[in-house]
Amino acid sequence: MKRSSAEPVIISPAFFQREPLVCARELIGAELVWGECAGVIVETEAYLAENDEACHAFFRPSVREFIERNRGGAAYIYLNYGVHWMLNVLVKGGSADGFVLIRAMEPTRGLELMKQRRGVESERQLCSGPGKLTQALVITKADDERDLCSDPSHCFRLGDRAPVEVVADERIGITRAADFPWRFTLRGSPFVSRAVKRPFVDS
DNA sequence: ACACGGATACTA
DNA sequence: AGTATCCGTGTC
Repeated sequence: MKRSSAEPVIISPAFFQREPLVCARELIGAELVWGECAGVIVETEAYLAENDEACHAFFRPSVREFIERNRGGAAYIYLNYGVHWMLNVLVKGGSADGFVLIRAMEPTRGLELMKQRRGVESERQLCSGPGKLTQALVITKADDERDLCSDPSHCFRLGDRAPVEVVADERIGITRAADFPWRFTLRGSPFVSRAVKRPFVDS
């Protein structure tokens, strides 16, 4: 994707009509805007709708139906361990459908608001995990199926900065297909949920 | 190390 | 209805 424009531009549906792994990698360094708050995405994971046992679509008919009725760029949100909301983006229309789980970001705007919601002062603890991120941004089931490509206050944006260095690693916390290196992090970022274990590739 | 806690999809 | 499972966080 081009990053040549002078000002940050909302990521369009075409971005999410490619392979989930490409989308997950290219969202690293992108900005996530949510109301008054925003941050730079530093950690994502890719999940494939087919042949990926860690993806909800593998076992849940309701998620396969979600994929059917939504376009790429729609938010898929679910409750994990009965405690935390998880923010995913639907990727659809390329060679394979799937999701990108947004796992962590470096906060840039609305810091005080996020500190209040999280109940912590440390900036690196505000959004350094998928559950922390949704708590800081107040993302809930009410945002499920939200179109993240049309509303300027709930979207992803790409700036014109130089390409970032991305490290791939194994996905976190899953029991099946756990060895796929489909977790992507911004190299050296202190805002990730966990340190990288086995760096797989760089870009 | 462990408690916390709800949606989803099975079984019957 | 009951049961197994689940992409986490905070505190012990």
